[in-house]
Amino acid sequence: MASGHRPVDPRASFPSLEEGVLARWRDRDVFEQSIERRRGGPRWGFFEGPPTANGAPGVHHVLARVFKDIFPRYRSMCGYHVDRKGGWDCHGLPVELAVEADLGLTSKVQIEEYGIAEFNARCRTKVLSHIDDWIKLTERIGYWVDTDNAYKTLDPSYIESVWWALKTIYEKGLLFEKLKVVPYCPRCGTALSSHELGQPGAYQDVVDESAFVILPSARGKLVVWTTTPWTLVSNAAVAVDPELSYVRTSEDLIVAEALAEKLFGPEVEIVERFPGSSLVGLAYEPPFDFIPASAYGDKGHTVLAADFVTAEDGTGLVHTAIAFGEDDFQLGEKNGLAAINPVRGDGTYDERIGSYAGRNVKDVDADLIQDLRMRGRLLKSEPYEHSYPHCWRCNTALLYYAKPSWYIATSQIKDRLLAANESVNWQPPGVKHGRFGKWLEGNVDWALSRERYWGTPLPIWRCSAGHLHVIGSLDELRSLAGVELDDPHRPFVDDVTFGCTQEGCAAEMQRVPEVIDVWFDSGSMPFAQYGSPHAGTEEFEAHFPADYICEALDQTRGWFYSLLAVSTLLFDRSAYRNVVCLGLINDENGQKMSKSRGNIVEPWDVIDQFGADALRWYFFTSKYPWDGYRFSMEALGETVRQFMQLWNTYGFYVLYANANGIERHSPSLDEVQARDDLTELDRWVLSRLQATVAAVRESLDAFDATLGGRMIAEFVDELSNWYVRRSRRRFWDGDAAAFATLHHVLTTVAKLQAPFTPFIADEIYDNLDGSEPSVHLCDFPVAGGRDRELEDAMAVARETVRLGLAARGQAKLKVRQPLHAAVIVATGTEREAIERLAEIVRDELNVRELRFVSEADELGEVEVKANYRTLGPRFGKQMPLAAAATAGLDGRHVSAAIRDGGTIGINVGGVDHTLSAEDLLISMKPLEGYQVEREGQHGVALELEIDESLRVEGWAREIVHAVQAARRGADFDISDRIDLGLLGDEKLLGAARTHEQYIRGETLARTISFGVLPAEAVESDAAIDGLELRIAVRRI
RNA sequence: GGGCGAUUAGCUCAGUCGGUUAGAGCGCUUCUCUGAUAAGGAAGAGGUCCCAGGUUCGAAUCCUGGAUCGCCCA
Repeated sequence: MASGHRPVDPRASFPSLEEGVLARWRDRDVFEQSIERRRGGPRWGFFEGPPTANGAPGVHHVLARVFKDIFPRYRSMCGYHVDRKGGWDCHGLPVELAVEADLGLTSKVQIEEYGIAEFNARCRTKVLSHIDDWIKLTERIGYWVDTDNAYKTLDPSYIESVWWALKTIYEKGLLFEKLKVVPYCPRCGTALSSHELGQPGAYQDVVDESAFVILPSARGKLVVWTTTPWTLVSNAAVAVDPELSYVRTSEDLIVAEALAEKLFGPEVEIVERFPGSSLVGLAYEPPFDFIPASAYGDKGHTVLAADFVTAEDGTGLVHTAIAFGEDDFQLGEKNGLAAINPVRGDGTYDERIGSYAGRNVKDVDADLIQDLRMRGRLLKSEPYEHSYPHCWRCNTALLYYAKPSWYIATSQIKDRLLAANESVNWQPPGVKHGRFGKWLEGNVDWALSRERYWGTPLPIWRCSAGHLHVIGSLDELRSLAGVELDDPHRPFVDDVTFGCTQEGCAAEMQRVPEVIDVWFDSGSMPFAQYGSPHAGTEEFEAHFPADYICEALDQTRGWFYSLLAVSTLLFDRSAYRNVVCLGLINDENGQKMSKSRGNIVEPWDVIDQFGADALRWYFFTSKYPWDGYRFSMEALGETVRQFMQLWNTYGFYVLYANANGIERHSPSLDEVQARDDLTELDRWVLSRLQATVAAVRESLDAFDATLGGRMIAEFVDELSNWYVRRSRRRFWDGDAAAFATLHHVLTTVAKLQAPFTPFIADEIYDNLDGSEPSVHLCDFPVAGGRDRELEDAMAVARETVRLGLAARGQAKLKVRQPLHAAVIVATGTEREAIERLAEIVRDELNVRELRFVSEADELGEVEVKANYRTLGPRFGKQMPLAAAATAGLDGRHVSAAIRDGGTIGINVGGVDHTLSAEDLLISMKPLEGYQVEREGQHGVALELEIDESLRVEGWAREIVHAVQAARRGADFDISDRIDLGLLGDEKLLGAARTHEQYIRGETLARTISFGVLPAEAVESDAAIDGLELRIAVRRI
């Protein structure tokens, strides 16, 4: 037993089995070994996109993490050296918000009163508050990643690398400050990030008073429309679409032609019609004269051409206030207009707005409209309902507002970004030139700075004269300021000052207050994770660029972009070669999982019930991951059933291998193939295995886990439901070739399965072979030669069996009842195939003989149909006529003519056409009164006559069946020998006498007594064809 | 408001270049097989291929418009 296999529990609990495997991995250092042993092999690089550990991991994190696991695991088995350094994203607004909530703070002022040092200290704790959960789950789902040496974006060495990157970008002239229009909360005194705008409740439907304003000009009165009257005080220009047609009405009002009727009614009188381009350059009188045209520049208070103007709503002429809208701002930049912002940080007008100064801009809308009306400058005003963003914290309506911000000029390297993207293999491929490519095409400069606290401080120092110095390392800061910073975060770094580095400038340099966008942190991870270039540069260079990264699809504008942008800025190449995008996980109704819906599935619940492998297998094989999932516990249940097939096949092998003293060492393919006692079935399953190995390799090489997994599942089904089922007797009999074959096949399947379901694969491997400490230290199987002819032959045989069983079903004849013959339509290679495998076909169909006919028409009538695929293009509109003419042909005649290599003539619309074999589809027609099952040109007919000999043999098989049931009922072991007694109908006893040898062999009966039942036996009753039988079995 | 994706049997999904009667698995009904199996085999029920137009001899497939859901952006 020492060399045998551990018994396999057919109802094993996978979760507890997995815990056992995890313990074994720990004991045997398997993860470390899987890297160590491949040292010196070719490198295969993987980058971990850092998750934030300030919340508990959800099932969507499991999705990402198992996909991050499978390909590195596979590559390791293929001999690559695959380091997997973990990482944590530590900075950013979500952490700050969580801490604010904990502390009950609601504004930046309060944070500063509370103290930045203490606030950031709390962020530091908070951001890693769930790191233990993460590490535990990561290990439990079998994601092999080095969390002991994980990088953290808050580490000084990491921040230093980021500083280096920014200094490098600055030295390339790509880092600068400019105004940017941001959504701004005047109450909180801060801009909101897009993330905050995405908070639930941010966008609300509100009703604002909209105004149609008259702006007199030399060409007539321009009419503009606005839903934010408070911006009219800083109107700088009017935008038109130069391509659009505009009109002047009898009232001298100028609007877009398409909107004239909507605005003025159907009886509007048009006196002039002209393109928008003819208005460009026209000067007009502004709605208010607080700010003179000259203040904006040469083009102040003139009409400008713009591409964002539409004739959908409004007037087709757009009021433009440079500082208060993204479109406005860009138009102003293009035309050299100054972004004058007369609104203070608290949301009130400054002194430039005369009598309105000091008042909150949103409160002034009505007064401004009244002002215009009094001066005859208002055409009309009306309520307008629209979706408008609000501060998610205090519910104040946000203002779009120009503020200074630091940028990276990524738009200047757009061509390089696009070139870098060309080198990337995307999965699914459409993302490359779709979502991601288009995003790159429309690249705008990277808004880098954030007016926040918990982040990598922007390493820019500035003096009162405006000179800049960008710090690239802590050493540099020390040498300039003489200060040793243990923690480069705010507020400590804020206090560091030094004399201006500009020659001749005596002013002191102070750091600008902003921190940087966390996405720049994560985009810097290729070098920052090793602290390069200040340390670990060799490591960085060895791993760059990554061969593989994987994240959810929402990272196209997140990490996928930041990685590409940072590496292109610094190294002019992509940081990754292959990328797999993952979709979202919805609940069973296709609804997004959310706390408020209460439909969140907790990963631990799934793992405790079904196991990590089940969850992994579900993610890999149920769908293509980028299509998203409809996740439910029920769906997992189905997945487990697939597992059972492999597990039971494995259990079957172990049961009989142990009964036959098979040793644990699994034979290699060469060893198995060298045997001279292999059957056709053995050779078939080995050939199918090679096909599967090749297909799985091909799929995994192409980052397609879904297809690879499905190929394995398909093979396991063939293995269980054909190879094993057809071979059971050989295993009972201890057939060495069968054991060697199945032993090898199962061990190989375990290796194939290893990257997908690492636990069950390792359990199977360990018990079947175990010559390595783990399946994950084995080499991934390499496909050997296939026997295509045999595979094809088996496919034909199985098809024949399928048709034969269908015929039996139609005839309502049990398979246990032997029949004389099956008549099979087959010729050429098909016939040879069936003859080669006749034993199997005969046994499956339980017939004594196979007979062949060459043509379908020998079994019944045939029907001829047109092949639309070939004839469609030829006949075009006449196709229906051609199809009718073809259907009218005599099947028997046509099939005979085609068989002799001839052609068929038809007449369509008075013209003769010649049809060849490929133009015709010949199939068999159902025939009354025969048991023929056909499909296309194949068919199997059964000879239904049952004579005495067949009847008796059928009874004998029924008796065996009944005795087996009795054995099971008596709870005997499969190898127990018995004494058997039969009592009952003489006809059945006669059949049993005739086939006594057979019955004894099948039921392991030492003796059979007829008419007398042995003493101390377990008795049971059976009915066969309505005849009674009493069975007694006694274990010897 | 713009862009992208999805919509096929009760459920999960295939469906190639436009081609005959749209498939598979699960579930359901009936039958069958069974010294591994929660398994296997056969038959059956189950479809407005989201809707409406269009192109075509022929559309689940191509085009246009719309609906619903989701994602990204504004």
